Amino acid sequence: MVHPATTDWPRTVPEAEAIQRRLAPLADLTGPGPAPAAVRHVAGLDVGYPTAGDEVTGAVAVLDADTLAVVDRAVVREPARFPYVPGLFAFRELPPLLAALDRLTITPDLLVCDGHGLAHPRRFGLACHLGVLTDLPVIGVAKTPFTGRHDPPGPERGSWTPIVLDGEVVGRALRTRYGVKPVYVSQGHRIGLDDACAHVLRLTPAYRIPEPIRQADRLSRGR
DNA sequence: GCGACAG
DNA sequence: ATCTTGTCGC
Repeated sequence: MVHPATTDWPRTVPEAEAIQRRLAPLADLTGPGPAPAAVRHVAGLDVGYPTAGDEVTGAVAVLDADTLAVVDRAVVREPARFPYVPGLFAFRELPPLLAALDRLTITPDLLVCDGHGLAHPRRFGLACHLGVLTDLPVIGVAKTPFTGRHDPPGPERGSWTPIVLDGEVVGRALRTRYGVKPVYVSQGHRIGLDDACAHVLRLTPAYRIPEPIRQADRLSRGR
């Protein structure tokens, strides 16, 4: 079943960009964000690309915020509904992700998705779009920079530098492990940058990538 | 015009 | 994203 929010999906670049410009003002980029103690379940979201044909696999893993144990999961594989166009990422990955979210037993208190949020040419990346459609707190965590400029952060875990776009801070390059390439964090919806980074660090005890996203990535590959 | 471009 | 072996380093 197709998610209600994606029944009227754009088919062209101009249509998709218009939707981003229209929805961008609806993203809450400051929070206050959920109180740390109120976050019991954190969901990681990722999309995989199975095999031949233009298919996408949306995966969501829900983790206990304290133990980081997986307590719920959902995977949806379906035909892609939009081509890959940098900047219009959400129109390709949102449909399978929303479908997977619908199949969850638990409603997460916080979403962490693979991709940028505010750090986007029109300041409305996947994390923002996901937040506006679900009205859940969302943090965007990308593995490579996309737009804006930044200096490399210090080598220590927890050190960071701002990502600046047109004179505005739109995210941070955040070191999650000593000496390892940083991840790129930006606001999605209903949370500020400070809180977003604090959550990301707390959710990344062992590897470079936050545990919720790692688990979702595994799921999207059928593991 | 040419290159770069989240996953 | 995905196609893919070994190899350097802690």
